Amino acid sequence: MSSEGRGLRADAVRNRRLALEAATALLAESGAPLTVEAIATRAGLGAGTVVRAFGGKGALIDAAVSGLLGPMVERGRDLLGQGRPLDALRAFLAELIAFQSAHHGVNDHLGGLDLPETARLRAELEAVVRELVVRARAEGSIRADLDPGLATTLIGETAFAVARAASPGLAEAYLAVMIDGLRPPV
Amino acid sequence: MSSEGRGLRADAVRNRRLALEAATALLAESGAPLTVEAIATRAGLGAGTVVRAFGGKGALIDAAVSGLLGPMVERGRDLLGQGRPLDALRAFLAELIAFQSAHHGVNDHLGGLDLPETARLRAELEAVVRELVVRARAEGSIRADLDPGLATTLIGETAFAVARAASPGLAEAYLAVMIDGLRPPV
Amino acid sequence: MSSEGRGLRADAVRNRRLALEAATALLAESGAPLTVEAIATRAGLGAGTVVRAFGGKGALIDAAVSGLLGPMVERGRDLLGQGRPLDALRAFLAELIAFQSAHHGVNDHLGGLDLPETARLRAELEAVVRELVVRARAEGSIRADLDPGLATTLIGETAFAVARAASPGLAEAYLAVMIDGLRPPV
Amino acid sequence: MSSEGRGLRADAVRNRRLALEAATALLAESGAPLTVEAIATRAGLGAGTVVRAFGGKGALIDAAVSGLLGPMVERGRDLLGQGRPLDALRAFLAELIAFQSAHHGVNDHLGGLDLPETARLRAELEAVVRELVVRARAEGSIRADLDPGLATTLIGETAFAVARAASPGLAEAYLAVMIDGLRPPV
DNA sequence: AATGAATGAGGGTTCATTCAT
DNA sequence: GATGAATGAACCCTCATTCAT
Repeated sequence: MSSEGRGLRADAVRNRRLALEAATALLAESGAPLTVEAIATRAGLGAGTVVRAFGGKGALIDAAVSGLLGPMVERGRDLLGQGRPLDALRAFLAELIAFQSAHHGVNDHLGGLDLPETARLRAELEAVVRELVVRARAEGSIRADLDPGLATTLIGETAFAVARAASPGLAEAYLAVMIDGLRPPV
Repeated sequence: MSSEGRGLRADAVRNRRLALEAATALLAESGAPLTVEAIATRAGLGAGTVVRAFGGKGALIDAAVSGLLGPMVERGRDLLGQGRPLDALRAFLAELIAFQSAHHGVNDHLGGLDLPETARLRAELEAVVRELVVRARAEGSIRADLDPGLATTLIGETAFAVARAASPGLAEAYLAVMIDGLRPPV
Repeated sequence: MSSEGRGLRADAVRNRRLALEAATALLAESGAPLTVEAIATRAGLGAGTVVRAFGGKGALIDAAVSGLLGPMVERGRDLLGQGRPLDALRAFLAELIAFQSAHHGVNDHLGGLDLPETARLRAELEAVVRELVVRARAEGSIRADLDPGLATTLIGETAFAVARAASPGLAEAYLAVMIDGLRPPV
Repeated sequence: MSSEGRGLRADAVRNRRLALEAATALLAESGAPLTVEAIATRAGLGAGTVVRAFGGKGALIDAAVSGLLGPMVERGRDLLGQGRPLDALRAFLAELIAFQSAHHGVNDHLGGLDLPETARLRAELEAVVRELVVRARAEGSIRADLDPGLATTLIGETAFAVARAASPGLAEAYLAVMIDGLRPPV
């Protein structure tokens, strides 16, 4: 990957990065405006620049959120082949929550925006989780009375909620409870 | 001539109710506009009437969301004294999720709004959950290695996420996994 | 016709009219800006008002230009059945030029605008001219070596150009030359 | 170090030419953007270069349009001394329309631009037409009841309209009708 | 008191011009 | 000197609020 900015001038690449960082930072702040002007100001750029650099506000936000989700998809793919499925799932969720918590709390103002790349990565993330769930279930480490699709949705929704909350110790508590609850009853 | 709230003219009361119902209905529709005009149209009122009835859009939305949370607080208070704490917690979460799912999917467009009453009720809801958690833990039906505050936050964040998702069967899966995960390991 | 404004409040009707008049006036001034703000200022209204009243700048301009063309179409329809075709054509062109000259010089800035009603009326105007041309030709008062379609286009393009120029005496000169030139050579 | 216009470096001359050709080409396309960037892209130059080469977009467009009118003025001057005035006028109009039609349909987006050189050449073109009209009238080949100034304006406005329309056969129809109409009535 | 049209600040976007590379 | 990215003013439009009807 990392093909972005190919052929662009050095300053254009730098400003793309600045705009992305500014957008990512504002995404993390729950009450922040998330307007083009706010992003531009924080990036130290003009308003027109951030629009031109991405072709529109939507594309910029899409890139910012995708930049947060992308590495997680890759990490999930790696974990698919390592260790026992439930352990891999736990490790994956731990990393996902840690990473998301550290980088953003998902700003509220992204209603009505079209984020195709983000949607795609979310779907891929879900696919990874689903695969881990299916394998763990086949192995007998997840209760059989739980539909894999439901379990996937459950994990997806709750993990993101925990990540958004970004409360100290919450991730560990979540993992302990959730992983334990997924196991077959004794 | 009369004090506010009470003593309102009959039509004023009716308009407040119509506006609230319209706002609540729009809150449930994820892609809906949630503008004052949209609320007024659905309520069969004029835009000015809706604003005047509550003093601003923020207050109206606050009232609408509060109207959804309020009964839950009361129900939680009732459950505090009934049955074993973990059973009460499970029942409470089941009702909370069912109620929230049925009434709204939380419209996306409420970023940047100031919702004091909603915040207060959320705090009260959390207090109820905390009390249930503390009692269940004292009784030994929740694992002792879990900080009650963390458990409360965990439940609050995940339960709301599950309610928002409003996926069929998800609530049951959530309750099965979460309640089981909360229990002390065998 | 004249159904516009049905059900609107009196002030809304008045402001629609003010906005239309302002837009029409600016259309007449060749160097004028023709921005929404300019129209609003001339109308003594707010910028948002003129947009809301018509649903967009394009619709406003469309309405303004259509308001100038509409009566001409009606007048042309009336003339279709009166007198000899070439006389009717001359009278029609005279009125069309006089009316257009008096009301506007067609502002330059309407490139890139979508004006469906204007396009429709232009087509109707052309149809009227074509019918007059066909009848006059059948009667032998227009030279037979002239394709009716070409003659229609010729009249349409030149008449509008003459109207735009709005030069004193130009219309009379145009009519004298054009009508005479259309006659069969002796 | 050298006087402007002359003595430009070879590449500067080349870039002026490229920019002019690109602007001329875009002028011909009715729906084209006619932005500095569009011109630069078509010319294979940078946006800054085309601006610098002419000192501004207005000057560039002025030069492009002037480049189309200039040869016509020269051609008109040549025709002034050749043949009978009305024949020369007819030939001149035919060439003018053919040339303008071939080279541009006059892009819509040139509203609000200041084009002094274009205005000067238009005035010169008009002077040529006026001279032809005056001579033809003196000779008796144009009806005496037509004011020469009016006839000039009439010809100028209508000929440009016909050129803009660029419809097949329209020029011939125009010339047949207009020249015939200009002749004294029998 | 309800109405709904007017307001005007603020949003995203475009584009002629400037300027660092 | 050419480049093309940055700039920022100006554009059209939305919408919470106000106010004449």
